[in-house]
Amino acid sequence: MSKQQAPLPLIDLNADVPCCPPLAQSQVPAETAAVLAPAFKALGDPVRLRLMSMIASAEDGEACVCDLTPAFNLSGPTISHHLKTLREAGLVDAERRGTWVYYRARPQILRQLAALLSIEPAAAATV
Amino acid sequence: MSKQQAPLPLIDLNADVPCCPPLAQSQVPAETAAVLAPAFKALGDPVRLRLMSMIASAEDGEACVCDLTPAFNLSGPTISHHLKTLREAGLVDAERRGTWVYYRARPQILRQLAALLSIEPAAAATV
DNA sequence: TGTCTGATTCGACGGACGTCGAGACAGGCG
DNA sequence: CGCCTGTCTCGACGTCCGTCGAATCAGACA
Repeated sequence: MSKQQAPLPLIDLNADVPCCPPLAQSQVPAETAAVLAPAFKALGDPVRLRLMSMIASAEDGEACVCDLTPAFNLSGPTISHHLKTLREAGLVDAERRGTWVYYRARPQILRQLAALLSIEPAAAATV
Repeated sequence: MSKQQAPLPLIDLNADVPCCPPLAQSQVPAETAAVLAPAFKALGDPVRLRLMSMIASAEDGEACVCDLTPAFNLSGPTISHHLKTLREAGLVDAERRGTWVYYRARPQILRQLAALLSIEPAAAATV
């Protein structure tokens, strides 16, 4: 049941997901886990984590594939595949402008993931 | 190079990892990505995400395997396997007391992951 | 229209992952 | 000591993932 055989063509994290109470505060419901786990999974690869960072920290908030690809010792199709994974996880958006394709981070889901992992200092003090 | 063929028996996230500047603020270095990606990967499974939440939100800060297992329609060995994955990712600690084994969350790495995903409100306003 | 460049899709291969049953290990209790 | 319960390890199986080369699609430009 842990294998995501669900199609989930495009996750709409902004729609119906409650998601927000921190993971350490209340138990994450199975449905929420099923929706958010793919996002963490998408970040669970070093290449995608760097791609996500390069996109999110880009100057104008967007990065061209032509700038992302040469940063790795990987083929173009492989980078394209990782970008598709990030896109299907709802972490980035793609837009074609003329010859080039630009990727842009979606801050909302990033905030949701960060909120899920957040720990109030009081809980940490108990250690 | 994205395939984690590294053994990484036990990640020591608290030791030499800089890790802290948000992902959207400066590019995550390859070395940092290689160390942190497995932690996200460990959270990238619905079962492990729920296990992590059940452990982190437990009453006394710890949860017994005997309480975790019946919450899923999965065999004992499978739950044990997922707990081992969380342990090797540095997300939880295990301790045997008598007959039962108790798992405890490690707040430090959770804070590091949350910090990496954090977005200052200013950046979000640019959308 | 033809051609060139940038990006994606397709098909394939090897390795990793999630799951299980069977067996082994650890500790408590008659 | 022997048995029982709880947990982990070990193989095994089917599926998914990361990677590549080849082919395809999308625009720009002459």
